[in-house]
Amino acid sequence: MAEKKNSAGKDSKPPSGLSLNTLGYQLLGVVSRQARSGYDIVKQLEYIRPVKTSQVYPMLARLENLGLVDAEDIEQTGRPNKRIYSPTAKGRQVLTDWVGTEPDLPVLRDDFLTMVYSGWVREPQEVIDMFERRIVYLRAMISEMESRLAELAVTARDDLKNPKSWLFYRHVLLMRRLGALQQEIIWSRSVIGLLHDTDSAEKTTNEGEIDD
Amino acid sequence: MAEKKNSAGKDSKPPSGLSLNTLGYQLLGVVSRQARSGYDIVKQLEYIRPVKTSQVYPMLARLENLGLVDAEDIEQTGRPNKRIYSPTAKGRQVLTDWVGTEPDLPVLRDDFLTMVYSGWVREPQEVIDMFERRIVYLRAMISEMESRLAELAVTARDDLKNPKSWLFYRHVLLMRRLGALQQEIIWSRSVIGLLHDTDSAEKTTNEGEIDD
DNA sequence: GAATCCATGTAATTGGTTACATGATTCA
DNA sequence: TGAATCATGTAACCAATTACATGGATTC
Repeated sequence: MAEKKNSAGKDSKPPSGLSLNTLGYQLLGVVSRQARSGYDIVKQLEYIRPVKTSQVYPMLARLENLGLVDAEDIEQTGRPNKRIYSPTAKGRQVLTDWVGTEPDLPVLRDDFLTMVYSGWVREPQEVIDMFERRIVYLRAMISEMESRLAELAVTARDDLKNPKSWLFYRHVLLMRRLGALQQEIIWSRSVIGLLHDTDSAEKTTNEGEIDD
Repeated sequence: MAEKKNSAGKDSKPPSGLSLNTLGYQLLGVVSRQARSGYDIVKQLEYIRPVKTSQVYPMLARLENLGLVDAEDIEQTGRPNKRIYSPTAKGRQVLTDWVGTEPDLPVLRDDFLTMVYSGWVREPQEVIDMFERRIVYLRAMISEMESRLAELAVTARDDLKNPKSWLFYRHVLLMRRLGALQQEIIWSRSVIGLLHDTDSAEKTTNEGEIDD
């Protein structure tokens, strides 16, 4: 049947037998930045890779079994005990080996775009409304990114110029998301423009001339 | 436990009992543009929403069961017979009702960004190399988008200004992907710039002065 | 003569979401 | 008084990928 393979046709399988999925490497990345509990990891990933506890806890257990992370049990009174995970030397090595390998093709799942795909079934004015609402959402995301960037700038001023600090990459990734959001607003406005043009053009035609 | 709900907190469930997933609406959208076989649908979606035959055929069967699409069997000699799907009136209505509803939050899965997240475990120069390779990939995608846009411009010149034509939205979506790719190249270059700056700054410090 | 195209499907597995279970503490 | 926070997990389900099965026609 020969369905197309991902990752640009190269076989870029890791040479060692152990092969984590992306979530595994992501979790390894989070606890390598800073030791955290499963609960904290979920909160931490909320913006960059939303993930459910029901997926995180089993994966942390698997990483522990593979000897890639260690867990320290913390007894607490008044609230549940917790397990703080940190990477082992092996875990740090596995992560380092993975970073820089050929990544799979990125996948974007966006219902809004799927709706735009079928936008022609709706009236142009209704699609304009869709895009207007989208811009409201995008603007909200932008101001969120901006406040997170502003916060970074005061709490980590010096680290932002040091690419051996993970804060450097936090900054870099926030910049990327901001840029993507701004780009999407520009695009949305251009689509609204196109829809207005053709809309009024049609109206003028229908009012001023007789065609058909 | 109260995990956060998607789609901005509104309950935007369709009023009718029938509720398709995104793939269902996507397939409905494809066959509404033009009647197609499952095989053709998979080819068609290759760029905008990569999908496997093993997922498409069962979903088409489900849509047929729900009375949202009709299938016409075409006998062929020398190659397998095929089933051409087209939307029913009900299917067209369901699609129209869906377009414009509040979409779920978009999700981007990109291993490259997950690697960048942990870029600090590598040497800055190695990360620069990662980004250089990324730019090569992005440029290839850009020229693909550009040639598809150029093709559209000649084959569908008039439809591109008519928002009641699905070709209008094909054009609009291609523009979006092009913009996103260009934006990502700009970002990549800026990151490379930051990495070079701090790289040489460190080197100068180590060569010219004695610290530590 | 090997790979790709056409064409439709099923089975097994992995990835991810929803729902459930528990329970003290803190905030509106 | 009701909701949210902290905290860890399991069970059931839905979504998606990988692998399997079949086979003539066409292209390299």
